Amino acid sequence: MEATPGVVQSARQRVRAAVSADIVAEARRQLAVEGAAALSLRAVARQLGMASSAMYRYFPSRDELLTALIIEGYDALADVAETAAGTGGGNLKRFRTVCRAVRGWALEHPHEYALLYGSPIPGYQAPGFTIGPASRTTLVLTGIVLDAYRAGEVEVPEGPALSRAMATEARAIGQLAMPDAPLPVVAGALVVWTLLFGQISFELFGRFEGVVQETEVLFEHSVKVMADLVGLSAAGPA
Amino acid sequence: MEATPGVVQSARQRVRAAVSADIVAEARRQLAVEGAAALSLRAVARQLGMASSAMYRYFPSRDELLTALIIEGYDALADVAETAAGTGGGNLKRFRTVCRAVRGWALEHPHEYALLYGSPIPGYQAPGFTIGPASRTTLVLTGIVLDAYRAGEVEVPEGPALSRAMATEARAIGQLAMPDAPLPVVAGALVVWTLLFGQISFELFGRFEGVVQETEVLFEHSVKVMADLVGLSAAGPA
DNA sequence: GTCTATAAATCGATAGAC
DNA sequence: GTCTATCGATTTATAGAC
Repeated sequence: MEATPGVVQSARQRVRAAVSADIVAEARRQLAVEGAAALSLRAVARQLGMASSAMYRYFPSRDELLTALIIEGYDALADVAETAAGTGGGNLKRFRTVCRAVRGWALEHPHEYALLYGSPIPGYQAPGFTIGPASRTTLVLTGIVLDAYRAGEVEVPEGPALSRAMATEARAIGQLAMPDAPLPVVAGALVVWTLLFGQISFELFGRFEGVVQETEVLFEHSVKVMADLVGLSAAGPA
Repeated sequence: MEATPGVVQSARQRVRAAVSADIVAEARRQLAVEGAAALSLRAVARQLGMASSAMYRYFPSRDELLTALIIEGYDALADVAETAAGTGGGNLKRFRTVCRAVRGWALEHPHEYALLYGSPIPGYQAPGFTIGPASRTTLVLTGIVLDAYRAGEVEVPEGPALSRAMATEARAIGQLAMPDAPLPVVAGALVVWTLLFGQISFELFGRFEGVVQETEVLFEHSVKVMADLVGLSAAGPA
């Protein structure tokens, strides 16, 4: 009774994949309205006209659905970042474009951003295989810095000296993300990484309210600081 | 039947204040275990041996309890920061001490930190009077920078030039928090502010997992970068 | 101001018919 | 693989006795 594997069998599988995609899409819609903590399997099922119990054929628990949403979110953000990195211009311009694109995506998808970069959801522990998709966006940024370094466009930043421990840390990370980049550049990239998302999180989570009027102005300034921190500002075409 | 106002009347009020404090304390305990989104009036009442309905005499809704927790959290963090700022040493040392103290408090109270600096709670809007307590910690940091500037210990940072819009922004913020400090110093303080909490949030929310091994090492490095960004590193006693 | 009782919902997850 | 039905639990909030 078993059909030949691969092509023929996949008819049923395609339907299954389609329903599964519908579930994730509806869950994402609800996430955008209600926020991550309020996501419930039943509400998704209700909206889709399914019985709540039918969901469990696709996602064995609410946490698996959350995981799917998280991975989808990471991938969506990474796609945006990669597209932005693919646009023309020098490396400094590409760097800025990616930063702006990441912020833009976050502003358009605040709840999804919060799911990825906000407080952990109580009782939920992201499985290890989310680290891969999560790294993609970061690797876009480090990739640009690495490109610039190899093109001789990076002046090793004049920031604080690296402690021995920090040098060890930077060496390990550099080998993964930025092989053969100088350690101060790697350290700078780490700081830039946290600054970029710190800036976006502050804006999205309302920490600038009553303090900073024009958040975009501050963001643009911060991007300049970021470029400085990795030594990317001085050289190369603007 | 009305007693004289003030002293006598306050006997009943004292009891009320004590119960109210008990409620907040128990809520804070549950917050530390379960997280903010899971906080419920009933659970607090259960643990306190009260009927859930009795809570509404003290807090008209769950949101008011949340507000009380948020203000308490801001105040606790600000107390820690102010104490750290009061310790001896030069301004650079005080700056570093405050940064470490803020991180230390966050690591000890991760859920409270998430309540203050993490994703917004769906359906909850913090009332405007939380901005005051929220500002205290920030003002500790800007106060140190201002002290250092007035003592001639600040070299105006050599970072990127301020755009006209950014200068306007910095001028407005400077008048509130750092009167008579140069605009690049104000801009640097803004970036430092987001970098500090971005760093702490990344650590607490698990974004460094699988990437940075020794988060404290990176934090110490970032603190150096922060001092640089406000021009605080070059002068003054270490 | 505290209690019991209750209303009116929500949820995740499972059992079992079809 | 979808359904009905259900278990067992949760929640916010209110009504009304004392």
